[in-house]
Amino acid sequence: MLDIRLIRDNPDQVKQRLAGRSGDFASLVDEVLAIDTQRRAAETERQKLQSDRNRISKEIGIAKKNGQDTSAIETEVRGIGGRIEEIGREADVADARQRDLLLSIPNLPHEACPVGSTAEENPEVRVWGVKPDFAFQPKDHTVLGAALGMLDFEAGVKITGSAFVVYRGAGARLERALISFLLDLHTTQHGYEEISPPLLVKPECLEGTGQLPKFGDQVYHSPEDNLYLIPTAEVPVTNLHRDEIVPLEKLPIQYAAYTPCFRREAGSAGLGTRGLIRMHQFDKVELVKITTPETSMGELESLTANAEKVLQLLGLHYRVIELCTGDIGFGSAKTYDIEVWAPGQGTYLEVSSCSNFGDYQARRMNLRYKDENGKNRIPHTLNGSGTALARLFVALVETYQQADGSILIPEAMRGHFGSAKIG
RNA sequence: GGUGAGGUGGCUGAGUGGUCGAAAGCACAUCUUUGCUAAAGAUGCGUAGCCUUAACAGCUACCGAGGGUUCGAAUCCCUCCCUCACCGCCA
Repeated sequence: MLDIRLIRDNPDQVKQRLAGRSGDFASLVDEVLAIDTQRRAAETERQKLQSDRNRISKEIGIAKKNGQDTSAIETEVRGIGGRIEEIGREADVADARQRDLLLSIPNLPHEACPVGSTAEENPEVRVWGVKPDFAFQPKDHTVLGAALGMLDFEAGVKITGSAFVVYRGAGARLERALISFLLDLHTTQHGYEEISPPLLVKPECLEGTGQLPKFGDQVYHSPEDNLYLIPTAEVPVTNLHRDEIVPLEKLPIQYAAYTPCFRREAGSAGLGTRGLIRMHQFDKVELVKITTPETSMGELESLTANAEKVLQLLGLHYRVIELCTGDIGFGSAKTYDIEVWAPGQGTYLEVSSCSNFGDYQARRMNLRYKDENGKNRIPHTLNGSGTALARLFVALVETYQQADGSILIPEAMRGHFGSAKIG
């Protein structure tokens, strides 16, 4: 969430920065300012009354010790108690309301974030490799997957429902090999610590990373336990340090985590998409960093490069785009998307979204660090997929398909997969 | 799931209704002194909010969480959560 002091001191600047986003947040800013004034007035009044009560109660104690009668003074202070309760309730209501409002205001896009209103205005940052040439008509991964007994969409529907899939045989093995390839790369080459977190989290975790309260309809929820299935490993992993003060020496913190991800995709237009492109459950290796504010933009570049390395090693053609202010995520200040080429689809697929959240998430989850002067400061959090699995699977299978319907396994993966070819 | 014990500042640990935000020790920081792989002493050392500010200071809240009793709660009462131990169940 945004710092209330920033909003209080520079309301116009805040509104202007938010104006680049889709949606109107100026009125929310005004509302927060109004409630902030109310809240502080009530708070000040409450504290003054409490101070009075403390002072008088102390006097009563002393008087009683001296054997004096205190009934008159007790009656007086009883009245103060009533008023404290009344004004205190007002202050608490205003405080809760202010927090709610702050939680529903998105992050300010960074100055460096390109201005634009829709995805069409996202600038292309760089391109790696070229679209592969085929001497035949490349097939779709669903066709290849069915022919080779790797993907069973009917079984997914049978046991759970649409947009769930069963991987089997070489498909299951390839998925598993990809996961360990990604984890090994990031932990041994890029300096990330491997994390295997719980897949169910408390609501405060989702609030910390920004999914709640606004996007509650997108996550699976178990009401009996009040636990949520994670939509991304970003949630449990970033929240490892919720309510903590991290020592400076530990920064930057770098975590890599493989988890399945669960998304309801409520109201999503893409749910009808064929194959693995948009599932309710998919695997992902997520990269998370916690850094000082001074270094976070540099860390975003290295995090993105770490994710790109995956595609380079696998020899998959991709491009990197930067999201404009109108397309950027709720909590993000700056975001790169990595899109891999899928020949069978004839389109680029988003396999990674690398974002710098600035202090937005850290403030929500009360995460701080001690700087060199021993002062508590708010760090920056970043995350990016390194990478999303189902779509990486698609790109790999479609790119390396052969005329006879078999699939070659790229050199870098063979050790993990155990053979050079499927089919 | 059952029974028992317990949750106090970075750590250990006192504190059962009134100058307790909390003794003492450890750790840490600065300074002083003696000196040399250290010792002694002094001072400081939690978090958040409010009010002010050039800065200091001041005030309020926080002793697992939330309620209650009281003029006044770390301390009494209720509910919940968590930790540990043992038992039960179990991949």
